[in-house]
Amino acid sequence: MGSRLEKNSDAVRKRIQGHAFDDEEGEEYEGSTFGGFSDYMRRKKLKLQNLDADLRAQTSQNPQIFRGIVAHVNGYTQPSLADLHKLIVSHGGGFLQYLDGKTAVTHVIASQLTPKKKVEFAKYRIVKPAWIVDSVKAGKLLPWNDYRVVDEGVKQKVLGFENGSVVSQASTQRRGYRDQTETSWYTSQMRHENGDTEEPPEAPPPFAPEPGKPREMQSPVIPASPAVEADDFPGVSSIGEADLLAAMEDVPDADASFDEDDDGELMRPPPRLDPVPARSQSKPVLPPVQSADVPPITQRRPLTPEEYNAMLWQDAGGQPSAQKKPLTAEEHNAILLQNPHMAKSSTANPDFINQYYRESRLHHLSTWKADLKAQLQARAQEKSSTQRTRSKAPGARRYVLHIDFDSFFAAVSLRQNPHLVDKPVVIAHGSGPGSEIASCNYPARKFGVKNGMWMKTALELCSELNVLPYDFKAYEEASRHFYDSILAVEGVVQSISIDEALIDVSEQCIKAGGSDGKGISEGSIYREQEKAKQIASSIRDAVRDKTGCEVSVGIGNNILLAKVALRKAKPAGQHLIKPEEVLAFLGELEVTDLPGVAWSIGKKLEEIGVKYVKDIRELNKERLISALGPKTGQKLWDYSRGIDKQEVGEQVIRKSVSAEINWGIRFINQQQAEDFVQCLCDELSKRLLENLVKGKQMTMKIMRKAADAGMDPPKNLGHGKCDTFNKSVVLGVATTDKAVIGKEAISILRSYGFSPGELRGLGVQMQKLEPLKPMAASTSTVESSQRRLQFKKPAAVPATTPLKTTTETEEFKSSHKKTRPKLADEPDPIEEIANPKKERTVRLMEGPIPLPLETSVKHRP
DNA sequence: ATATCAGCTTAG
DNA sequence: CATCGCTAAGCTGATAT
Ligand SMILES: Nc1ccn([C@H]2C[C@H](O)[C@@H](COP(=O)(O)OP(=O)(O)OP(=O)(O)O)O2)c(=O)n1
Repeated sequence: MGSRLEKNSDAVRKRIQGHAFDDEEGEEYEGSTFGGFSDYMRRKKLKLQNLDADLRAQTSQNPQIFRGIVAHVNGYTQPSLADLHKLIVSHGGGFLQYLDGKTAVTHVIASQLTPKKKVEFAKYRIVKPAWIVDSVKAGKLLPWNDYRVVDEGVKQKVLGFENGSVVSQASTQRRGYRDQTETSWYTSQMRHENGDTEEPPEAPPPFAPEPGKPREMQSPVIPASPAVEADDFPGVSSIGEADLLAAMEDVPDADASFDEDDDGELMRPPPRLDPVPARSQSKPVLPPVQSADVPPITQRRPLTPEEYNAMLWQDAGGQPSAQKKPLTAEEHNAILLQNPHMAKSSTANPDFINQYYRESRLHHLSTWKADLKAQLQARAQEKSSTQRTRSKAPGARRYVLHIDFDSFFAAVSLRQNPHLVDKPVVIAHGSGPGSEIASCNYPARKFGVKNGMWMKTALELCSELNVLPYDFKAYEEASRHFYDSILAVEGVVQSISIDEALIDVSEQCIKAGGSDGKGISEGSIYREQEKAKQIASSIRDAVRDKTGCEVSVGIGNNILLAKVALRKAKPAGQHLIKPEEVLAFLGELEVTDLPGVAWSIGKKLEEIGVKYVKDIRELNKERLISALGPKTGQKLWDYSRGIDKQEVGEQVIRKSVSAEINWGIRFINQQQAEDFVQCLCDELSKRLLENLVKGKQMTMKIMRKAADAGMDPPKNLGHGKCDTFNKSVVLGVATTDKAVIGKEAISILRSYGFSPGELRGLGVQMQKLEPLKPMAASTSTVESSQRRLQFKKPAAVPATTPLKTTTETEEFKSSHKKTRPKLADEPDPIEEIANPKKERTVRLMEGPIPLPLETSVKHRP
């Protein structure tokens, strides 16, 4: 497991140390919070690497078993610090003389640690010197787990240094709060994270640890899946009075006055230390039935909304008080959801999933992308099977166009609001501080507003921002015209997203150049470039005509160059990078301008002195690889030189299907959480069927509120700072069965034993996909009319098969669920699935022979 | 060496 | 008035075989 938003941990740590941090929890995924991680750290690391460089160079014949490891030695050791240092560096490792509490060090080496040191080093892997010695002897890196000094602490789990037993984790945590006395939260938290707490005697692990072996290396004990029956899942119900009262049973006489404000969160007792007895949801063992968790419902008069609000207010604004009982996470949620508006936008609403997916821009983006990809790939398949295989001259010049709408959502919405075109405009759901800006126009960008930014930040940059709502249908329509225009051009097309595509027009261009596309004839190259520009220009005109929106086009000799050229082309322009300009153009870009490089890789590069693309060229490949890994290192080495071998339109088969929701997750009991997981599994099952695949492996994804995060994150109903837990299980046989998937998913969820009120995000994913098997005959042919994103058939490619007519004027289906695209060259029946009920279109995974399929879309009540 | 798993990062 | 923080893929590192 790891900590999502781990960058925020840094922020929190700094705040603890008294540094000023003005950003509320650093919740925004990208942005200013991440800039100044540590000059200090960077310098130190660089210094270390320089000092050790010589030794490393002299001993490069040694097996580099410690590559990637940065060690620090604490206290007296045998062998000595100097010897360990030499051993480590001469075998490829890094060494840090001083520890500053940051993350560069991967391992601390110590023979033993004082309790104080254990606290200080809680977040490191602490290993005995023998690990180094034995590993060198063995000539390979031995598992550090076998040389732990601190035996399996919670904190080490929190940092994700293991993949061990979830049961032990839950147990240890229970130990944490059961052990809680009246001491301050901070003290207990340190102890909690110290990792030297013992196993709770009252909750022994359900297995006997192997002697001498760290427990985390053993198999996790997960309750057998059959423990959950399909019948166990009644539909999600909205919170009833009974639920609320049950969840609130302990509340009324408690003043519930802990400070859970975000600013005061450090003073807040973490919920997991909460002494309220009714917490059997936290038990890792089944069955966590609601009735066992909560006291019987009393006759108490229901609280008025005012009273609830008052309680909530106190909850958020009161002072910490050790004598007062804090609200449990479930109680907090129960109060929160008493507000009907909140309830409607959260898991308390039975229609939440549908409603959420209807409104989520990111869901739409992902769905659109998958649809487009499938359609274009099917189209390519069809083309290649009906046409002579295009003989691509290897080594010939390529001309790639990267075409993209300018501020897509904003541009489309602005057509209805022409009076705002010169004013700063953003697309968002609302004007609240946590509302995310999907797209902003160029006037808004002048203020520094960016896509993905939160409203709060944007308003600070530009107070007179105009907020327009989404219009997903209009985006689909504009996109259809966009793809119609592009597909009318002769070339290989690849979809990047709803508003963005690549087209390889090498063939046309080289033909226009009048050479074989290899020789360096200036005249030919000039004509090729002119041809590319002319194609770009005509595409821009066509899209503008049809949509009233501007697209820009980047042109280059490969995908990378087309992409970076696009940035220069915007807005409303086009730009071609000539071969002789490539190195200069790329060199002046910052590394984060390269595709695939954002804050994380950017930071790693900054640490080794790289800010601009040209700086990458100063490093040898080895250095890049050691800093970034083999693939990434190689890729950046290539990119910095303008090399990108990837072809437009490479066929990629889908490897996973998933459904997740990480917003609006607020449960007040375990049953609700499990019902919701089942709903997600229903959704997943439906998506599997639509894609004509079944899956053999299921992964459950869980986000749980981080211990140091407040109950109410800055973003309304957002997930806030969370820890993430993903666990997969391989099924005996590939399936699409929602009951099977649900059973496994719920089993995993239960095995973690999380308090349902602290869950903030849930998702299910299927992998190891297999195509649903074709079987007997069936009728196909209805589905293409249901496609939402549909463009014209390729005019240049006469279909050899009786395909349904698909026109670009197709009506959108506004039905509850999107339907699937398909392009088939032959109807082919497929295996039937459980509970057929409703017609649905589907797409085949590999050899695309998509067909309509009877599937169930029944939803839980 | 290779496979598997979990976690993280990236893009739109 | 809040708010709709998805999803697929690629990569890394740890560990198992
Ligand atoms: N964090 C983001 C990024 C993008 N989008 C949506 C809205 C955008 O309009 C659309 C296309 O994304 P682009 O990256 O192409 O951005 P724009 O088209 O808005 O602007 P640009 O002119 O930079 O392409 O995807 C989003 O919802 N959230």
